[in-house]
Amino acid sequence: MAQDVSELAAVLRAGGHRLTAPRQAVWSALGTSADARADGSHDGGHPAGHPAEHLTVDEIVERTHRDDVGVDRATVYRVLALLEELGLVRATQLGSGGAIRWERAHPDEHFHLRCTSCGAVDHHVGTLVATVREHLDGGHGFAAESVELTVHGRCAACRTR
Amino acid sequence: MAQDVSELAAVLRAGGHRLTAPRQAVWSALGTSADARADGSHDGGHPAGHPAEHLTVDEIVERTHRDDVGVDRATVYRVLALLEELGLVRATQLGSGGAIRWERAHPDEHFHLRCTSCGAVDHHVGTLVATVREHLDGGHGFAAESVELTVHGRCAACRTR
DNA sequence: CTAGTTGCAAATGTTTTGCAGTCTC
DNA sequence: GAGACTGCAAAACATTTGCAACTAG
Repeated sequence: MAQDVSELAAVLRAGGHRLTAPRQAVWSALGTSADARADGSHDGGHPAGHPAEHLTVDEIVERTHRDDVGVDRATVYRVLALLEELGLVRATQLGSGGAIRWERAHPDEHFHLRCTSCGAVDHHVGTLVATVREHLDGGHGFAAESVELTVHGRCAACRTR
Repeated sequence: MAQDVSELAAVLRAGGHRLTAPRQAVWSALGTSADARADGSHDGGHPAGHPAEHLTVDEIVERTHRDDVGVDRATVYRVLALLEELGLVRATQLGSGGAIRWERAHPDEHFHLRCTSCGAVDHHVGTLVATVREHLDGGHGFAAESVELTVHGRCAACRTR
């Protein structure tokens, strides 16, 4: 995880920003998100109720309070806005209600599979995003920076029920 | 537009719900969304500041007040929740702040191109969504119902500036 | 030291809920 | 006529902002 912090530090300084404790704490809270699966897998995913890697601001605040003195909610919002601008985190609205959820923006882009039945959200890293980019490069005058792809449907576990 | 209402009526009754004036009004407010472009086009899009087809709840309320007596905000929320459940509308969070935006769920799926510079959102109907579906049919145990794809980047107009 | 950051608290804005009256079927 | 819907008003949440104190560089 030491490498994580240095990545954060580097990007921050490159943009003329400071590396502070709250920023590290928020970054760290989002840090456990390494359970993305390769594109070919098809196991059922976590037993629906586990870690879950899309945190609300509230959850981030809570996590920072476990390890340290804690970071204020307002600061978390400010930090997230900054990190999003720097491309380090990404906001997703999974489902139409409630709060926005945040995750680290992996350099290797991924997409989400959201089960409309049990609500579980699975990460997948794959060629799809690359395909989308290629597709856009031809014809359109649009320069794609990031691609956000969410597929709604029923997961393997729910289908057999 | 008469056909529109009958589609609404049919789906509502099929689900055991009633066809009411407020529901028609909300549906109608979202109805102008027919400016999706074919996948091969690459014009600059509307001059950034026009109709815009992703309405917030506030905008929907306002529109209903223009034609009729108007629908209450709370009712709009309830109607949208119902229509989403029935698959008639779709919620999108374009950009990480502010209110959720709504649009009719076209049977022929489309995706969004959002310019990070001027904020304009373009609709595109194309093969991308179909491609995604095909991709998922192999291997994964996931049954895709709907695909939500948003591409962030710079539009043609902003690139030349 | 100094400007960028933070925490606290208050202001905004958005979405949800309780209930009595209304209207569809 | 009965139960599903609506409007109104009041919560309940989520997010943003002002400002004085703090701190990384």
